[in-house]
Amino acid sequence: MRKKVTINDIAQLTGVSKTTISRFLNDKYEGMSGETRQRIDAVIKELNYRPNRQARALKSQISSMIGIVVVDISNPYTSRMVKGIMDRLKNTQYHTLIMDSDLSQEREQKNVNKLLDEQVDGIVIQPLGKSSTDYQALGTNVPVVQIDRYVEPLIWPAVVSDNFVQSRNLAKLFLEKDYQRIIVVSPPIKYASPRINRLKGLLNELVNTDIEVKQVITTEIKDVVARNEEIWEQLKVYIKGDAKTAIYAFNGGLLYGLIKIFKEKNILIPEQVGLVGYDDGAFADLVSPGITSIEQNPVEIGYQAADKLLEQIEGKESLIELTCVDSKLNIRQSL
Amino acid sequence: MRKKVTINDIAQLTGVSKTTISRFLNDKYEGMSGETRQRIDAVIKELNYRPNRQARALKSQISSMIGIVVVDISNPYTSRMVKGIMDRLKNTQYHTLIMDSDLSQEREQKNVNKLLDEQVDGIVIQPLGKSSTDYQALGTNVPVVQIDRYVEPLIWPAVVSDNFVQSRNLAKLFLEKDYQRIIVVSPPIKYASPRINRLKGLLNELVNTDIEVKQVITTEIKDVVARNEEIWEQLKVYIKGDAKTAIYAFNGGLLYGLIKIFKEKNILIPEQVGLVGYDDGAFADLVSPGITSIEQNPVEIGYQAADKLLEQIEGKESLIELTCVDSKLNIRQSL
DNA sequence: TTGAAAGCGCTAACAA
DNA sequence: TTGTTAGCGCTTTCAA
Repeated sequence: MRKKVTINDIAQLTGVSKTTISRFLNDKYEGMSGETRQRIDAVIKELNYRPNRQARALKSQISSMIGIVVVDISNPYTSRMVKGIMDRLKNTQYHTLIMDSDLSQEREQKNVNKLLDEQVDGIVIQPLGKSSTDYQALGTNVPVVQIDRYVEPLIWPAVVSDNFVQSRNLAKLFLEKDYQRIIVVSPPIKYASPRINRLKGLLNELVNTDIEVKQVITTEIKDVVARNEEIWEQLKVYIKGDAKTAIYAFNGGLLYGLIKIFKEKNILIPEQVGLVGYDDGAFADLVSPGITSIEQNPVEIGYQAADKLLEQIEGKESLIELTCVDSKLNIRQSL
Repeated sequence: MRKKVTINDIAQLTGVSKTTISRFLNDKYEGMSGETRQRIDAVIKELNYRPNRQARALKSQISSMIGIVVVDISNPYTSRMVKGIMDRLKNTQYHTLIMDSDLSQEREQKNVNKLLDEQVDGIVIQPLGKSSTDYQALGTNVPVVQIDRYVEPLIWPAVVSDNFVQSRNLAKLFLEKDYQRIIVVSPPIKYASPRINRLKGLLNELVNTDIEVKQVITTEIKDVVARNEEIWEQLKVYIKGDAKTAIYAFNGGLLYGLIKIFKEKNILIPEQVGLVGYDDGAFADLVSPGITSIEQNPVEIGYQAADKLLEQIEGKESLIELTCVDSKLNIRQSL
């Protein structure tokens, strides 16, 4: 591991001061002789010199790093949001420092602090907390954008899916098809804004009807396809044919888990039970019958979040608002 | 955005020198009076001081950052490898700077250079290149581990799936079931080590038989489910019933794309054609019939890569070798 | 057209 | 038990 070339080496070899080299590096050519410029250029290429970003960052107070805090990077929905962010950042000076909270609020706190320690220029976060007051460290010290989830009171912009609207659309379908009982299958709803809004959208449409809405609450799932047993135990009491029933899975892992369960138990969809849900993996049309599902647009969420963050970093006034990105309701044969 | 607290502020307020503060920060308490220690502790907590990592890194020449370069972060297989790495790193001092090459070798080069500019302490790379000579910048300047793919000559350790072995197992299945023609569906094989080894494993077993092996080469796919048209055009000539034929998809996106095609075209599996492949999403048993598939263990690849990288960083002698992580052949009903 | 010098926030050798 | 000082690699003000 040979010694790293520094700005001093270049200065010495070219016979100019490091100030001049620095100017060169920062494209400040006004009043620099063409000859000097060429000589510097030659030596830099010769030695394959690349400026040390840490030193630059320390002095300039610009790290060129953006922190991303996600709940679980192995979730395909999440990794596509991240892709969107990175895609938008690829032609800027910014890199992404990605932290995975692995569904733990404690880790999330640590992650936020670590990012601040690294002097990131901005943070994109998919928050696990219950309230924005849980994020004292963030405060208004650094530009922040929330994705997928948001915490209130809303002190940073948020880019999320149109959960309320699509859930209402789904409710209309339930009505059309004369379902009498809807079973929502979801991890704990209380503190996760998308789930809250999905439930609200559903209930908003079904209030004043005699459709029964039940909840089956699972643990937070980490698997791409949720494990069976836990869910089935709670669910089976509702699959009895006494009322026309549809299951509504609040995320892809659960939806796929349910498909698997029903396949194993030989329960026919939609004859014995209807099945719909969020389709994080875009696989809902591979099975037979195709599953009516809501497909979000995580890449677009990433795009918009990155744009908003860059605006903030560049000091533009940007509104602290909730931006909803359209999802798509794919009607198939499972209702 | 109030001014950041620095080590100097803490020194002033406690009335000791910043050396002492530095010692405190680095847990060097030998010969520090309990009183001083407590006072420092109090002031740090009071001001909520957190050391600037950039400054620390600059001085200590340890960035505590590990770079990860992946081909496409939105691929579920990839994001699970990343998860494995992060999981292993979570109780260390290291953070992950993740770069997405988006299937472009040009971007990959830039990514590597950017990581070096950031003075990362090590790099995990899923290489896109054709040869390790394509990575001059890396050389032996920094600890490197390859994942999923590897480039030769092997100058850095690599952790990959047991592609050859599982492909051979699949070939044995083809033999057992008397298939006469195998169609490999894959993006370009020539420079991607996993694909090369899968093909080799297959051919190794089928040599000296009269089984015909054909290739349908697609463009590199970026979608979780590959698009239909392109593949079908090439494929349809082989689905004619003149020879018992099986399709072997070399990655999950293609496998899912094929399932979709056959569903749309009403082609029966396994009656009209057999279908097997790599299952990056773990969805192959959701469809009917269940698809015989190879499921890799990307998280484990991540674990082992992280371990090997940490070893190198800590200066332990580690062998430059190829490590194969077991995948699982799930035999279902599609052959 | 170029350079000297100070300093970003921290660490560590050496001194006291 | 603690402090002085130099310096990591760069940027930038001010001067020449």
